[in-house]
Amino acid sequence: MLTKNEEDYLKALFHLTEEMEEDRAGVNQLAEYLNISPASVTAMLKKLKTKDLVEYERYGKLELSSDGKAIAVDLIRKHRLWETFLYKYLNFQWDEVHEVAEQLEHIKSRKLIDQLDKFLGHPIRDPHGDIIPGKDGTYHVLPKTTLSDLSAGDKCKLIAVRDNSVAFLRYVAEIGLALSSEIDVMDKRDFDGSMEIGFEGKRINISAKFAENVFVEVM
Amino acid sequence: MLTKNEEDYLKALFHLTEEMEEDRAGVNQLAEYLNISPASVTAMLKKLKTKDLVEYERYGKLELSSDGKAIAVDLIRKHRLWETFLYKYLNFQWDEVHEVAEQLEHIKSRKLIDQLDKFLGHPIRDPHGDIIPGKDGTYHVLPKTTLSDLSAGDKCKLIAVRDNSVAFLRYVAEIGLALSSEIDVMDKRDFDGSMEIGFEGKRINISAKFAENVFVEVM
DNA sequence: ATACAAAGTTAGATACAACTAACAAAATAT
DNA sequence: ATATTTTGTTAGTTGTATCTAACTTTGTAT
Repeated sequence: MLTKNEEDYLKALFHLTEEMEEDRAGVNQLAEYLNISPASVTAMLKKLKTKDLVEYERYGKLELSSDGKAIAVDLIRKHRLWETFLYKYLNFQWDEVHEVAEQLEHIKSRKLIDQLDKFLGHPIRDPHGDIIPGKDGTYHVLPKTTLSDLSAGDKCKLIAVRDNSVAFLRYVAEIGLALSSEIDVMDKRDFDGSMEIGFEGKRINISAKFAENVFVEVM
Repeated sequence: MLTKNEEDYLKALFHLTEEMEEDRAGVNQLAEYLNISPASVTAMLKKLKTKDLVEYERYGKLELSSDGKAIAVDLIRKHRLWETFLYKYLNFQWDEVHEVAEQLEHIKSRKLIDQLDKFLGHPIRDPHGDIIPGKDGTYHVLPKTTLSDLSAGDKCKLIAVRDNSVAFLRYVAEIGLALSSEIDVMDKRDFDGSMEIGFEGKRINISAKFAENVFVEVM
């Protein structure tokens, strides 16, 4: 049975190898992502290798084994199911679910998560719009279109957010945006990528960085 | 913020000092209860003392401080609320809830437990019949009558069980007993304390040890 | 009242997961 | 193709939680 720690490494590595556009999975990236020194990462990688959870050679590439990948996907499944529970049944806000789900995802009980899934009615997406992996390990990445890919005149619908930090999510909610919001791109400035968007009669300005963290479906 | 470990020590100490009939709270008892060496217990007690969670002097008495007590009661509250959730909403059996609740009780989120309590409708008792401590730290011990206190001819109702181990709970369920079962004491043998009891038309023999682990309300 | 047993403590070792500092390998740039 | 920068590793230390073995204190029994 894996420790919370080992699980966190696998999840981080999955995030860096499978979920990011370009493959930014090196010892340093992992270290930065986990807020840990590169030396500690090297030590843990050796340990995970003996358990056949990562593929790793000294100074070499860094990847999850298929076992490691399966565990990471399962953690993401648990995380997103718990987020859904907190949001739908325990009155948690969008920006509050992540932190608690980080703890709940490490609870060890097959029955618990199967029954939770059933209780929730086998949901497809979590409160941030991300797809919940299936019991069989099926993992779907979201379509990669972000608001920043669009141009003036385009129309779209908010389907998920990339960044799950409290700061970002609170800002999104404060502006008045939520899952399924319909957005018109009114203007886009080439020099800094900032945009003016309209929704529900409002018109606001957003930075390029903000636009890059909002996943949309073009309409 | 306390670690899972520190919390487990506080809960164990609470169990040994507050919940047991006679005060069996020494370093050795704690060690046995937690399945660790007395030496490790001594080390942890020193640490807990610096945090003002226990009252403890070298070779001296062993007690929780009021802070320590409050934390222990809060853990019991969390434990029993989670047990109730698992039992009522996630189709867990009587004997399955304890193990998972042992993990869930360590999740850190005030809001989580308050909302869970609300979701469950502020339950009074958990699936084993134990009283769930209040948000304000109110802790009620169960009335101490056990089946073994009764004599032939007495009638009673099962209100809780003392032992929460899988082995015991499964045995209770197998026999056909459950919370609120009405029991007639048919016979009691003085030489070994074993009893013959009747309920729902059945008649079975139970050992003194079994009888000591069943809390009842005389009717 | 002393000796013995029980209970509790200390000292020293191990495992884990982190750190810093120094070093080595690989990648890049001139 | 060599120097420089970036990336990754090793060695040695720290803190936590555990252990065993040896020792000390307290309690009990004769």
